[in-house]
Amino acid sequence: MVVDQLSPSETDRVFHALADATRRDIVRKVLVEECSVSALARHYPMSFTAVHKHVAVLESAGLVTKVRQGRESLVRGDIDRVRAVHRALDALEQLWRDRVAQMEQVLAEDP
Amino acid sequence: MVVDQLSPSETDRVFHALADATRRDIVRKVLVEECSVSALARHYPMSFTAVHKHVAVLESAGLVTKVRQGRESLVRGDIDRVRAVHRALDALEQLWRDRVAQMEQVLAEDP
DNA sequence: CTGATCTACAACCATTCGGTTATATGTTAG
DNA sequence: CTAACATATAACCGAATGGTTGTAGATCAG
Repeated sequence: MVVDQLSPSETDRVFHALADATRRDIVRKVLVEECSVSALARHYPMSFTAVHKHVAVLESAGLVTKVRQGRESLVRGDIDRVRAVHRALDALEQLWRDRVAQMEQVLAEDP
Repeated sequence: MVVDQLSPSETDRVFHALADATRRDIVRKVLVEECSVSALARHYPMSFTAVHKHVAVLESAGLVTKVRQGRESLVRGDIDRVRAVHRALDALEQLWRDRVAQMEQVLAEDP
């Protein structure tokens, strides 16, 4: 288990990367099966260059990695980054639970 | 339990809203304790207007709600939206688990 | 070898973003 | 009533975003 903590700027990048439907779809695809950039590009109504840029955004967020294989470069999803975002949200939910617990305690103390 | 499914454009907005450290901090604060916009603004090195805009972004993403109380409007975090994002990430992780399960099955079939 | 394919990057463009200042309106305190 | 405070909104600005076209280098197929 990789327990990677995201820095604030990494968190910025990863949420920004996920704030686009095309990029979310790319992540879904490459989590299921690694895929070349041009193979990805065929699925979207935009140029190869646009998809190439989307992959670059995902890569700089750490959500995908690219490995060159011959003339194509294969993109694969990084599940550890997805889990890191997951944990960042867990932290938010924990704040809420702490608050609820505290409110309950105050209510219990003073009837 | 509110099992709210996010539309693609809602998902865009909620991830975009979380892609900024100030906005994430505001969400943390108002999940713990509701807070007026100007009280929030005192915590950040920027104008009231800037913080007001950040709150508007969070509100349009559904991550916070505002309720007017006298001359101030109180901002509170909406934990259900946080949970909805959480579930969106669960869906990504599930793709990964399905893939791993399928790979294991293929390996088991052919020794 | 040659042509097709894939990646990469530069330059450009319209729009959005994240901040500012200024102004108007509503609400409370004294 | 008046002054102080809180919110809201408009106008502006520089930087980043998301797309385009064009060009060039690498690799593979025939």
